[in-house]
Amino acid sequence: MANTGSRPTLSDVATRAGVSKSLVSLVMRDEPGPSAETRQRVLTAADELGYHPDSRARLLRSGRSRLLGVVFGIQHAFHVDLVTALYSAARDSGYELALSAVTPDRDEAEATASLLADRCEALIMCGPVTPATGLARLATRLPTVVLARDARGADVIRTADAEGLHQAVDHLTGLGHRRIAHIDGGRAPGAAERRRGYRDAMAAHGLGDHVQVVGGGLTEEEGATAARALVRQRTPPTAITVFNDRSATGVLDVLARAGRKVPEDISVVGYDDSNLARLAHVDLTTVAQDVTTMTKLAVARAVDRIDGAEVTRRAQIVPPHLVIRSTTGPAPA
Amino acid sequence: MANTGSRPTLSDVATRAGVSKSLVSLVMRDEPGPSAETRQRVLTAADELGYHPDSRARLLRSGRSRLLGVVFGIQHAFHVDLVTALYSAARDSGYELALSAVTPDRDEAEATASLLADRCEALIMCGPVTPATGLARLATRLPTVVLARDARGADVIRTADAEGLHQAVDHLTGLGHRRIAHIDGGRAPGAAERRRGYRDAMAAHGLGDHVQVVGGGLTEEEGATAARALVRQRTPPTAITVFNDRSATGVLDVLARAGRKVPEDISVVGYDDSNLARLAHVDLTTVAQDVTTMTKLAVARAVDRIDGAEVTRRAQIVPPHLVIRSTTGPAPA
DNA sequence: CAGCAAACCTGGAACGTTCCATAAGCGCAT
DNA sequence: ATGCGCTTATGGAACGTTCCAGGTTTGCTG
Repeated sequence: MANTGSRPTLSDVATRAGVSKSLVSLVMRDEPGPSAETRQRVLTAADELGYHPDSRARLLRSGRSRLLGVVFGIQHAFHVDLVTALYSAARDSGYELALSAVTPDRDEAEATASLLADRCEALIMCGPVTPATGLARLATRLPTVVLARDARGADVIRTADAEGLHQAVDHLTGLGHRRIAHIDGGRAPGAAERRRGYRDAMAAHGLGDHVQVVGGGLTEEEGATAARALVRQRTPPTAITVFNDRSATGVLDVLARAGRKVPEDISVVGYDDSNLARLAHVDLTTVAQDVTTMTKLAVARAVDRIDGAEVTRRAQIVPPHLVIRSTTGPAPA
Repeated sequence: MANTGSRPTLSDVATRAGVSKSLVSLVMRDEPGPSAETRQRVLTAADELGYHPDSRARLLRSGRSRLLGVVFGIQHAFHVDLVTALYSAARDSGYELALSAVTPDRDEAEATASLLADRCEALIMCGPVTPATGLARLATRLPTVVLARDARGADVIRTADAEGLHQAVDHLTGLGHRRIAHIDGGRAPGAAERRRGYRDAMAAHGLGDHVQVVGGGLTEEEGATAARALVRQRTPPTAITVFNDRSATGVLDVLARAGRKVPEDISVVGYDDSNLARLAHVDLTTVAQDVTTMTKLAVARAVDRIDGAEVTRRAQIVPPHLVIRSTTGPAPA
């Protein structure tokens, strides 16, 4: 039973403390049973041996891992914010996170597969690109929560994106803007609803005639391209709402190079309130998604599913709020 | 033996295919032995049951996980680049990555501890803040590679930081600059050597009298504070080298607000060539660390240690190279 | 046709935990 | 004394794999 060479096990601690494996196990897990005195003896024995429980064996036996798998785009500023908040939310619920990143040469399928093998108890997908049917299939294998995007037939936690654009447009009209354009996110998650929100808000302000949607995307480059098109127009807009912060920085760059002062000549509103927007150098007015609430809900939903709880509303929609920084100002006269 | 309810196991597949557990195990691992026909039969049985091997049980038995633990700062643009490259490097060596992020409310110790429990075979620490002694202690438990920083007594893969600042200063003097200041990284990993590189390079160019080091840090805010101090000087520098890209964006912001044109009035050089520097809106001249090489070396070293190979030089130092973008230009007349 | 290797397959013992049923010790009321 | 209940401790069976030491076939050689 004595272990030569490699790491110490429960039995090593047990023999050293002169008790049984089971007793050590109880102490390690802080379960009631062992007396204070024995507990102490076991603890010091474990310490002297440098014992650390083997989580794999532990979970193999217990059938539980208390592990939530998270798929996220590591290059994606907003996902980084989500993961940061997920760590706190998970901790509060007594779970750990297993991260699996999507990178330029590691796609979502690969990231997901590696988590499946790890026996996570549930999956949280940050703004996945996998189609809804694929996500639904996944959900049959494992509780799956889709975060920050919509997907029929899945558990969804997302922002009321249309509402976000309403707030942006309200803010801009309040500043006197009328020619407000929208650079959209193409087929990216959330793009359709943000576009719709923009249109509705414009209509609500009686600015239906000024609606202008320009094809964009989620990268700086795509934002920049769209911005160049807008700048070249005969009567360019005095304000632009952009699909996300990243794309918005591309827009800001084009405006600066074209000699348009922000916000004096033109106002810009981003989306996400990612780290990017908060950079002093960018200081972007943006629609903030409520990351704290969203991640709490996501973890709660995952845990509910794990526990087999009843789930009534599959989609939970969190209101956004506008964060006003320095890229929006009164419409030029 | 038949499994009710939860996920199928080896034995389930075995009974369905009418063979033994062991045989199925061989097929699953693609080991030689089973005939082509049986192999096929097992494979379809597994497929029909939706069988997926349990990696925990697998590694509990085999003692190996083929898992490299990675500790990194998720908010840290440069670490994100490292992780992205690490995924490729690990894949090439037949290993998987287990990520553990450091966030504002999850410190390095916590991130490290969670990996230890996971029985990774080695640890890769991206620019850790843990003191060298702590890292050395860690290394006694588990092969540990320190990436992108120096640490006595540990396996280290890092950039020749002094050399990087030499290149930056060479570039600037070549453009006619003489009053070149350095905003440093305080006690951050690498800061001391970059500072030294700057001093040496200035001296080598006979500019010892113009040496000016301003206390900074690794965030935008710290860069901004330092820049404000520089701008207020009677004869401000015509060029600034900054500890990292993130801090440099803070510097750029202050300069812009102070009405100093970059690079016409003043040049700025960052460090890391992180995503940040490449943003169209920033387009920062910067010292690029060779992420691909560094991560390859880090994985190779980790694998060597795991295999118990002889290690001769514990520190491996990778040369950086300057990436010239739009924040540097000729010294003003 | 015995003998033997090669090719294919199997049973059961690990791996380090947790879980369960049960035992030992002790105080106290009957 | 006996029985009861409480607290504390124990042994051994899982969990789903891999590994090892065989066991059957089969076909070929001498």
